Amino acid sequence: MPETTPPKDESQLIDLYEHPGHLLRRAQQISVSIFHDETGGIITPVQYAILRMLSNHPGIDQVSLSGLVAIDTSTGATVCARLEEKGLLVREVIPHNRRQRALRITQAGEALLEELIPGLQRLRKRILAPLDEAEQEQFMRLLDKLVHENNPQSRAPLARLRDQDCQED
Amino acid sequence: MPETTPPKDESQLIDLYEHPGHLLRRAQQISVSIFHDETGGIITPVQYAILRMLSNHPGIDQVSLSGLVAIDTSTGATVCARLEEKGLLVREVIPHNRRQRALRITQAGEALLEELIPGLQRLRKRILAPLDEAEQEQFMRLLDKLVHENNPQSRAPLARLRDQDCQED
DNA sequence: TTTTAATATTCAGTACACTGAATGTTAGAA
DNA sequence: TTCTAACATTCAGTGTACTGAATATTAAAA
Repeated sequence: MPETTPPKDESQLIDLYEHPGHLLRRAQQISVSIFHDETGGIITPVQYAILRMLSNHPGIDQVSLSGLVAIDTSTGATVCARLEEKGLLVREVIPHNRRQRALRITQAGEALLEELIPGLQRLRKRILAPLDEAEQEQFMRLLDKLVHENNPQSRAPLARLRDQDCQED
Repeated sequence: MPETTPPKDESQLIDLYEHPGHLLRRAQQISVSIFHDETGGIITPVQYAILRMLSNHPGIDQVSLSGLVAIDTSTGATVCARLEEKGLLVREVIPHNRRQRALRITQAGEALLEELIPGLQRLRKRILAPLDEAEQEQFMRLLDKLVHENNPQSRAPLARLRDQDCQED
């Protein structure tokens, strides 16, 4: 029996362009680039994620918020510090637990989220534009499945809220 | 006529977890994490990409190589500098064109690429593990399509080689 | 109560990833 | 030939994203 196809496991590794990781890096790179294009560079994707999530969970602490956005707590702290500098959120120490800092989005922050909506709709369309409607749905479904089931694999996994933190979503 | 479903364009933007960009960031984050787990932290994903591509294009210059990996030239330069420090590649000025630096992978670099193969095979399997075989193929196909057709959208797009640089792939 | 463990935040260090500008080099136009 | 435009590389600056450690605070165990 003649082997017509080359051994697949190896060919997939020699060509960089067939590595899932490489394609995911490129896709993210493209997504960030379009984000900046559509939002005019006022804010970054991660800053937006923090702000959007904070808007739904007022009074949350930095660790819980970082968990919801799925970034490291040290990264989350620096992102929040920048957003505070821009006047988009405030951080205040909680009196009865001075370890934590309660975060609240400001009016300027809420206004910015509103402003960004049209640009983010265009962003979504531009990213997915190469795919037809059925493919778009399928892609998002598979990507979501991949991320959710691999969640514990990353060092900063998505961490849902515990009971005492806020109202549950 | 009652509107049973909420307006989709808006609900997709309020929930962060339905943003394609957010999912792509998470997917990349997971991919990088598994990469480090499987390679023991000797090398980073981008360093691997540079080295792998260099192995196929000996004597290439930094700008062309950065283009093939689709990263910014300034980023490419720092990555190459680190790889040179580790003894995985060498950079030498081309006599008849002193602007460029010809890059060459070292024996240690080639040996490392060989070493990494089993880990990278496991990496590929682990990333795609949540999907069944048909879904894996579909996901890779859609991701590839998305990246290729959006290529010019990013600031550091994939740049294929020009004639004089090397032998064409 | 004192000690210990857990927790929230911050800091130092490394590495991508980009922007915009500077430097040096080469090739083409005036 | 001189000037200019294109080019390769590097540098300064900002921002994610992680690791590992330090600090401060709280809760639990001895």
